[in-house]
Amino acid sequence: MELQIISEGRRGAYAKRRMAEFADRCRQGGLAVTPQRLAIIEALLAATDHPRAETIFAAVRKLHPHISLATVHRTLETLCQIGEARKVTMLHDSARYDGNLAPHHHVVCVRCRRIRDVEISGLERVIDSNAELKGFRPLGWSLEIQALCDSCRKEASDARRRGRRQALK
Amino acid sequence: MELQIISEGRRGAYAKRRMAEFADRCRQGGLAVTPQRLAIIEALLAATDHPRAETIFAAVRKLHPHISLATVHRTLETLCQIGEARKVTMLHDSARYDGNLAPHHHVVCVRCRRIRDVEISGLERVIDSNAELKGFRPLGWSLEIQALCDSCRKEASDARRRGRRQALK
DNA sequence: GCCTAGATGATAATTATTACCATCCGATAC
DNA sequence: GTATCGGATGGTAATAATTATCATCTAGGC
Ligand SMILES: [Mn+2]
Ligand SMILES: [Mn+2]
Ligand SMILES: [Zn+2]
Ligand SMILES: [Zn+2]
Repeated sequence: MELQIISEGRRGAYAKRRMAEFADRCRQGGLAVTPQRLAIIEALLAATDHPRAETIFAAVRKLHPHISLATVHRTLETLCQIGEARKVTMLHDSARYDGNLAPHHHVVCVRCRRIRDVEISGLERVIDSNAELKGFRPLGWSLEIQALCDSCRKEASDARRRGRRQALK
Repeated sequence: MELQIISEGRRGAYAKRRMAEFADRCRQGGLAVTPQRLAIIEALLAATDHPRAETIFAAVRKLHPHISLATVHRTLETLCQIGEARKVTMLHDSARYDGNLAPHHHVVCVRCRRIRDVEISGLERVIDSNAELKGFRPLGWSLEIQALCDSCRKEASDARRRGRRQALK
């Protein structure tokens, strides 16, 4: 198994393609195509550093000095919902502590943030501290598996059912 | 490669062993052994749910009604520093967005939070959506590699050098 | 062009975390 | 055991990130 940092080289072409599709994707998702949304997705696609909302805000502001920080927060969230962006981790709202020092991994429910330990036999070997990661010296690693826990899955499907009934009325 | 949720079964024995070593570990790290620290590490070792500071606070409060939430925050941070606890992810201070929808992984500098994309050929196969994860339905996954970036490594070693010189004066 | 649901900007509110500082107490030396 | 002192704690203020609220605006359908 080989491991390497993805170069920023071909990112321009990718961004261009994504921008071309973006307006349609919005309409498919039932969203209006606003100048703010265009500016925000453009800034996000131009960035390779996994920016925070504040960073996107600063970038977008140069062309749209009237944009509000709240709009940037809202829009980034919306983009994640329609699958045009993602978060690096969904565990960003509060620090979660772990007393288990043994190397292991985690499943995280995307809805209720429940976390359970996961063991993956063999994954320890995938990386070692000598791994080739230009510019970084690895110290540790852990896989985050995004998932839906059973109780959230149940709640979600119940809600969908209620929604449909509501819609039919 | 096999993948499964770690059972909570043997956690009791582990916790007991860690508690036995804890006082010595504190002294080794130059920390006083206070009732608050004992209560907090005990609560953390008893938990299997990767609690937030607030949750530990609630648990500890039952026996130490006078403990302060600030102490819990501080102590959990301290425990991480001496290696008696860890965070599930260190990217919890603000949401980091990613416009790259292709499945990939991340190196994160533990000091400056710089994030770069990483490709690991072959890791896609490790998990698939049918993976056996009792109670969870997997949706996606991504490896977080904790690391120290070159510029932080330089700064850190410079600081260490300055510190030593200072100490010699 | 007109209408309306949804989007935005400005700002207040909320939540998590850290800073501050007076007081306290665990560890060390006597 | 007692004195001493630097680090630890509690209470609270301050900060930072995010979300809520609401009046106003506008994209998209007619
Ligand atoms: Mn864990
Ligand atoms: Mn990425
Ligand atoms: Zn859940
Ligand atoms: Zn760094």
